[in-house]
Amino acid sequence: MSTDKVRVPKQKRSIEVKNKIKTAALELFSEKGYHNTSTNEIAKKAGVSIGSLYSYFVDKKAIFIETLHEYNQNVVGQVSVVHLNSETDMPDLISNYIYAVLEAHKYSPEFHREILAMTYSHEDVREIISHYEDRMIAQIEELLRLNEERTDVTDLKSAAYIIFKSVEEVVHGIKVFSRPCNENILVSELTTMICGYVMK
Amino acid sequence: MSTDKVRVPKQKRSIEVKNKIKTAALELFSEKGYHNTSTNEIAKKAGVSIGSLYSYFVDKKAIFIETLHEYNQNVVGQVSVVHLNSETDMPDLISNYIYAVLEAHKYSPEFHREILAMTYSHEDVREIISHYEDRMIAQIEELLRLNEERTDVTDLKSAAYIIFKSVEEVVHGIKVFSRPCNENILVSELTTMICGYVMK
DNA sequence: ATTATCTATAGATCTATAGATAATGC
DNA sequence: ATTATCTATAGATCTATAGATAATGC
Repeated sequence: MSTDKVRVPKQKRSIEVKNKIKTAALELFSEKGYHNTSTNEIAKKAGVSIGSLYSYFVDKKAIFIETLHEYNQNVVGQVSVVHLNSETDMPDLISNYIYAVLEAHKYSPEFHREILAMTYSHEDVREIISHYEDRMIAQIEELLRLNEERTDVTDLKSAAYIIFKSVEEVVHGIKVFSRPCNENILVSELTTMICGYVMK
Repeated sequence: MSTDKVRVPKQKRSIEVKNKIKTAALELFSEKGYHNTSTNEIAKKAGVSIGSLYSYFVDKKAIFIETLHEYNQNVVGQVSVVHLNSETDMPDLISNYIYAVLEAHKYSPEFHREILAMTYSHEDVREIISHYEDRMIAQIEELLRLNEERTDVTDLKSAAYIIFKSVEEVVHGIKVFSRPCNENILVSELTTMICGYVMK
């Protein structure tokens, strides 16, 4: 009889199988995109049967979501602002933050591109991403609050939002699409703009 | 015998048919997304047979591309910076620009969302969008050049790029996803940030 | 005669399941 | 006994074409 539910791998062997599926999926989604990758292809690349694949994931979407969560935790989740010493002066804090975001986009710009595509087309993916964004924005807001006496900004929440979005989009332009541009100049101009905005 | 090429509609009747297809496509792509819309569905919604559809468009992608071009020309193409009187002072120019971008996103936020999704997943769409973006960025650069004696910025191209991207992304946050936020505050903060950056 | 439209369907996917077979570990 | 894996395929799409039929306008 076949199982009618998704299984949680218990033995060492099956845990590896599930991981192989996720690795293969990440590579294929990055290379060909979600919609041009079939579940059979993922199974093949992982060296696993299609039956095994469907015993660990309800459907194709679930594979993407799990892969996304892992990617977020390992890569994007590493970017943090608040751990930076608040003694550091603002320009350094800002430029450190921008470099951290740039760094996070180096691991797999291709998968990042696919995440963005999915963010715009699938509501459930959008919700997951929003959640991560909100956390980042809250951290930036916190940073502004810690430096309240050094800043002019009144609406910290809006300011944090604008800073986050500006950095995000400029970095995407540089890393996700490899625009012909001077990365260093863009980063320094972006830093200038944001510093000018937040500092007295 | 069937035609083995795409036809250009010549009679009034057929021109209308082609337009009906594009209208139906825009609505369905907006509502359900490109990948969840079938060509049969588009034909059905347009009140036209699938055979007619394929006599005016090589494939599904071509329908999207044509719809996109028309949308760009009618909506996004209307946003212009340089026609603004260069006597106007910078803050007004900037805030007018932001409001123009906001206005452009009012027509069909849903189709705009789908364009973004396609931009990230389809290279040919990305090229079309890049072209429009480059024109916008060039206009902003031109605006900065006209006000060169009033600005501190040295690398006008990078500055224009950063300004464009910041505005774009903040507006997307407001219009494309309807984030719970105060539009007016965000716009005014964004204006403040950009003005502070470009002005002495 | 030319242009336009329609119906019916071939052919190529692709997802997800059923059910048989094999490995693991107590 | 339980957990894991495999093969084979049903069933549901969906794109795009062939070829027949109908409308248009000179």
